[in-house]
Amino acid sequence: MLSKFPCFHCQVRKAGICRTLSDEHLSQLASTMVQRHFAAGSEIIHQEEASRVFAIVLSGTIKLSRVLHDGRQQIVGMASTQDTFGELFSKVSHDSAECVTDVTLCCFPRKRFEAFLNSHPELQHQLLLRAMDELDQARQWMLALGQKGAEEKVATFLLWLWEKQSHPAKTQSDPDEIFLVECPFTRGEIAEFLGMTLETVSRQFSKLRMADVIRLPRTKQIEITDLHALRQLAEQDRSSTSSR
Amino acid sequence: MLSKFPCFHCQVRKAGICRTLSDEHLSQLASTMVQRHFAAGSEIIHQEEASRVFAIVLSGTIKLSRVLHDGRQQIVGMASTQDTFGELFSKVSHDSAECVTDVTLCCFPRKRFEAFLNSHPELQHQLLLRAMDELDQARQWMLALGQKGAEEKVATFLLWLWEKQSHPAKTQSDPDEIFLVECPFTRGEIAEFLGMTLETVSRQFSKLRMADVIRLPRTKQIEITDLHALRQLAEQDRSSTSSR
DNA sequence: CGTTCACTTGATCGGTGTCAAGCCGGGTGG
DNA sequence: CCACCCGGCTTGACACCGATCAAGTGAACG
Repeated sequence: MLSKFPCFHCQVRKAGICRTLSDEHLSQLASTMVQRHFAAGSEIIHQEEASRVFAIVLSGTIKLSRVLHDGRQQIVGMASTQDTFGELFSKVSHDSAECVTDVTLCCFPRKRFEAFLNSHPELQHQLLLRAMDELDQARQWMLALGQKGAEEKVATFLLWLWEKQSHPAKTQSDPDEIFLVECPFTRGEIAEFLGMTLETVSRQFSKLRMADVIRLPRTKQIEITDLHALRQLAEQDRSSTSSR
Repeated sequence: MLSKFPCFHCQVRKAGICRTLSDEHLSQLASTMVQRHFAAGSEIIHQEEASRVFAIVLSGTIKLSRVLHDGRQQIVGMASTQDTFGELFSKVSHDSAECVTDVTLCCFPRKRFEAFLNSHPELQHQLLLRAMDELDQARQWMLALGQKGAEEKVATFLLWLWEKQSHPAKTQSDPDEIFLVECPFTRGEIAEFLGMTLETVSRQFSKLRMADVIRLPRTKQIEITDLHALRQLAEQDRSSTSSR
């Protein structure tokens, strides 16, 4: 019976790349699937290591990063629920992947998944859209890394977190509304994300808190109390005589 | 006769995404194609503008960039011969595109191209590989933008230029070989590329020249006289007591 | 109740940005 | 052919942002 196949009750199926597949095709793909769990802090794969699996994230958050010989590290991507993980058509992984929280993955042998892809162009189309979207995000991030100052970077990061969580349709909202954002990252991780040090990140958080733009009710949680101000801070105008 | 269709003598056809198509399919696609020329310095499309064409670059170099309200600008990508240009499946362009040199494009109406894509999965596969490759490059670039210092960035940029030009099979070569690299970019553009100012770029060029790592025979040309040193400079070790 | 790890805050230093001259080379017109 | 001009480049002086080094604080957990 189809009702027994593992994806049947899966939440991700509503929105992940698998949503385009019929029950029949999906159960066919699922026959090679294995669920795996990883603890927070564990490394799933290391830069340059052979890439043998492709996976869909069922829960948790993964950070993708690249390191220099001396240990300097840059986070270059994130994957959380519904996102995919792993590089197709590549013998080795270009990034290291580490779990920010506990993570559950829905893993497929890479070769098998690639073969399946060849016979399912609509799935390949989904992957193309996703790759283009990730490219867009990466480029937006480059703009921040290359051009923005510390305050702007942190404000941009908070907005990015907020946009990732506040599900769509939040385009126009009450100016004084307060938004609670979950932030599973440490200051150090935010720093690696933004190309700065954890001390500078911390200072910027303090500054935002004192300016009543955000509150920090507890670690891992951030309240945005003045979204409008945050948006301005994320892209300050440095052309004319600056305001301070 | 097929011999009359415009791609017949096209050099790009050997390596561009169109190489996977048969003469027949290609001539079918080519029926909607228009060649267009752009002068150096001209803007092909502006950030947020409706994206109506998809194109293959026949000759020249294009820079893709994103700007902040106050004019700060970050180059986020490049396209030269054989690369594609334009965003598919997106109403607007996320980047601005400006010609670094004179450029010739092979343009297709975007919608038409997308439709053609649906019936040609192998072409879509080429685009997926290309998107993943661009994502990889963007992330490598993020590592440089976020973590590297001025000297490392410039060295990295020169290596990147060199790799893009020195056609493959140059893996192992004479340690004292001298490489001539064409650089169509101004100091200002290199700066926008690397997230720094043109003055700092210039200073680093001077430093490399005085260290006999490069020579600058004329504008737009760079000679790499010590590839090994350049590679070391591109990824210095800052962990232990630094060497200077 | 104590240990530990993440975070905060302070003081100092250095790398880059900024502002400001000068230089060089290519193109134009006398 | 030379003089001039202009844009891109180089070089210098200085200021400032953010990295670094160093305590100190707070909260989660055994």
